[in-house]
Amino acid sequence: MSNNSLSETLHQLMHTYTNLLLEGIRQQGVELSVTNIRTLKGVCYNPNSTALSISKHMQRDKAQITRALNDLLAAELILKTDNPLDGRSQLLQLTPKGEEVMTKLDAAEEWTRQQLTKDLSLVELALFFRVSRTMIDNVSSSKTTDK
Amino acid sequence: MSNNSLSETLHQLMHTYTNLLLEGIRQQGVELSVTNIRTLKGVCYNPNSTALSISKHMQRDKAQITRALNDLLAAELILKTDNPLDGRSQLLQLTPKGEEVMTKLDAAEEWTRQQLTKDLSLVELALFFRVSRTMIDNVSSSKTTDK
DNA sequence: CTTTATAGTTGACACTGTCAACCTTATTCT
DNA sequence: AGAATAAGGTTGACAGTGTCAACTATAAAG
Repeated sequence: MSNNSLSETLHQLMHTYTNLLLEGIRQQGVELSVTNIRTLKGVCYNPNSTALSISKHMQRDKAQITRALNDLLAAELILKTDNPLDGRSQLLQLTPKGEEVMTKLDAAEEWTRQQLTKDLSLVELALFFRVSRTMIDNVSSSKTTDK
Repeated sequence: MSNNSLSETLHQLMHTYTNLLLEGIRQQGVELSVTNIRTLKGVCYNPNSTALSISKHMQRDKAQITRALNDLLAAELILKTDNPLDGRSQLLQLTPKGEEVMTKLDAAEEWTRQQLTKDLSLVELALFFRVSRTMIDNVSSSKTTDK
């Protein structure tokens, strides 16, 4: 019934994934938007992260990161400390509460992944990742050389 | 540098695809949002389509479709005629201008696909589609049986 | 002929993404 | 050192996306 263009496939996949992930996150009793969650993950997995390093890592607008970090600060999941190496920026780290939430988020993400990939072999999944990465790199590499 | 979770991969892929598609669309001189484009495609490829049939086909909220159709109407890309079989609904079809735009959109989508998949074999792509479809179906099937 | 369901519209709201202006601190150049 | 320029971060504004609930008008079922 539905068509098989790259466009429709990606939209449907994204839609499916996001909604399922949110469902998993709610099941864990966490009330954060997907962007805030991704930002929290960025803080967690990037040692000595700053707003800019997260912005680059996520390839997202600085403004968006600032706002996400404000939400996370308000929820007391992260804290900022002055960067001793640069007075313009602050270093970010998780609070104990933030660590707890991260644990739940990891569980939710894993649950989501299992739902989605339950009929797929490791080989298929690996190829899916490789193809996805190739597509992303096909574009981002030409973008950066344009500069 | 960036992590390889399903979440991040999908977000990046979607982001990359959408921006590239929009670039292609602008190159064709078309000024429509992605949602409006997808809706126009829905009208084009679904014979005797109504707002509801498109809503179901795209798995999108009725409200969103109504608004997209209004934009397309205002741009004179589609027209509505009363449905002789149901006084509550109208049949949708493309105007000649709508057909022209569709041609450009097809070109833009094809251009985008080529950019993204230039280093990939047909076999890899086919598997990518199959895996994507499996993931989508893994969830939508359990959703519909829930009802 | 009343009840109930369906097609479509509208209002409201949250989330996402992007751009430009701006402030503050670093760096570079002379 | 002092001026010019760049970089980190914040804020305001806005377009686009997704979702829900209320509402209308028709249609279908009892």
